[in-house]
This record gives sequence, structure tokens and C-alpha cells, in this order.
Amino acid sequence: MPELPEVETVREGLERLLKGERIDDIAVYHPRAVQRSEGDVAGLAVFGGRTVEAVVRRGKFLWFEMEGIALNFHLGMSGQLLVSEPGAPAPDHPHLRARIMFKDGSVLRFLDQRTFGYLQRSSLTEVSDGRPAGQGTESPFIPVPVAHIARDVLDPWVEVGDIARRTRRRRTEIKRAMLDQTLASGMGNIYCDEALYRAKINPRRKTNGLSYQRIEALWHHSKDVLREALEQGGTTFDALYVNVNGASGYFSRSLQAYGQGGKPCGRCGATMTRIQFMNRSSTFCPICQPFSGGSSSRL
DNA sequence: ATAGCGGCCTGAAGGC
DNA sequence: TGCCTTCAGGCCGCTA
Repeated sequence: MPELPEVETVREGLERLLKGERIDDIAVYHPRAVQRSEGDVAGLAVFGGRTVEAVVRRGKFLWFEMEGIALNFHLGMSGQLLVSEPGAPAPDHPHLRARIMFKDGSVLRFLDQRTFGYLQRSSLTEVSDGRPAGQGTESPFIPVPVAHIARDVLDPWVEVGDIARRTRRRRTEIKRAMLDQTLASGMGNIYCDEALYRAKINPRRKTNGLSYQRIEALWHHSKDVLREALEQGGTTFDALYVNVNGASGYFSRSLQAYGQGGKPCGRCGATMTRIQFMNRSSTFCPICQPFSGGSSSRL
């Protein structure tokens, strides 16, 4: 499951290996790998001869700036981007969805078991605040399909106070708000559970029933969780193999809430509760993260 | 406009 | 042993 830290690791690898290179050709092996792409599969031909000017990320979206247009990627649930340097093999694979061949002989392969991921040709549009559109660029231009996605919590231009104020205006459950990519992007189920655990907030608490201070603290915890995961996960990938690996070190060593249902809480020893929530699971400590009032209303 | 929910997809894991 | 069901979850698009 590539989450924001994994996508940023991939971005850094692609930037290091492919920035400045020119695309020769793109081959597509599965129709679902190209979704909502301008000109459909045939439209990808315009990338031939164009240079990768920047490799940019906002939330879990990743794109190449290519001389006025974007080649935009989303890895979905199971996507991988693998770079083979010139002369190295780039073999077929049962889940191979596309190959991007570069003039220098490099090959970028897109693999995706569950085909939730895709690549697409997109026009660029200017972001309203005029600031750099994402990690990896100074340009304020963003692919049209990404324009509605908010800045992510690791974005240097984002202000936690601003996210907190907009969160508090919502009238919904706090975890729903955290997963809403138009409020702040990049928070998946795993990192939401971890941040809520650290902030001692029940996932079903209402946004308007929490103080500004607690919501602000929650977003600071969110930022910390993502930064720590990035620091740990970013060291496990070598230069030749830009990988996305759900079993990164962070997952096995550091998770305190996600996947811990039935196990004792690391703080108080109570049994961690797992509930169904938004067609997925949500795990929390019933003592540290109570649903109603009590100690949870204080910091 | 906004909130909330269903659908997309396949391999692993568990039950019988 | 083997078949069937359940689960994982980000994002889009539909509905109210």
C-alpha cells in the first residue's frame, strides 16, 4: 500500500534517475492503466522527444513536468514504478501495465496488481495561491486532475493552523475529515489511525465538538507520523530499483494503532478496539481515545 | 455546494 | 484438498 512516504521515496528516486532525460516511446499493456488521459492511449505519443523537466508530488499524485504538459501517475493500492538503467534488463511481468522507454536506454516500468493505479496525460493549470504546486518543483502549474487535491501535510507551503481552522468548520467525524483529500492530502487509513492514537482522539468524534487546540495538535501529529515514516522507509531502496513496498520497516516496527486490534494498548494496556468505518477498519484504544467527554476533552 | 456512500480490482487468508 | 467468502483501501462519481 503506497502511502505518502512511499510515494515521496519513489519521487526522489525518479528525480535522481530520470530528470533531464527524454522519452522515446510509451507502451501500454492494460486498458485500465490509462484512465482519463487526454487523447487516451494514442495521446501518449506526444511525449516522444519531450524532456522530464521535474518530478513532482502532491499527496499521493506524482507527475513529470514535460514541456507544458504533465505525465501524471497514481499508484493506487498496489502500483510500483521500477527504473532500469541503460543496458539493464526490464523484463515482462504478469502485472506489467506500461513501459516508458527513454532515449538514453533507461526504461521505467509501471506494475500494478490490482489496477487501481494509472498514468495519464494531463494539461496543466495554475494553482490559485501562486505557490509551487508540489514537492520537486518551483512551478505553480499542476495537472488538471490534481487541481482539486489539497496540499499535503508535508508540503512546506502548508500551514497547520489553516488546515485546523478548515477542519473545525466541517460538520463530520474527525477521521472522515482527515481522509478528505480536499482538506489536506496524503493521509491514508494507516497514518490516520496512528495520528489519532497519538492525539488521543476517537475517530468518530465530531470535528465541531473538538477544540481548535486539539485539532491543531492532531495535524501536528499527522505531520510527525508521515515524517518519521519517510525517514525510515526512505533508506531501504537502492538506486536501480525504485520500489514501493508495503512491508517497509516502519510498518513492522513502529505501528501503535493500525492493525493492533485485540492487542494491548502500548500506553494503558487496554485491549485495542477495531471497528468498521467507511468500508474499512479503524483501530483505537477505548480508554485513551474515548468517544465521549471525560479526559478526552482536555489536552 | 457539500456530505456520504458504492464501485472498481485481485491475491492472500481463513472457513468449511 | 479445494472451493467459497472475506478483506485490503484511494479515489471517482453518483445521489440527496
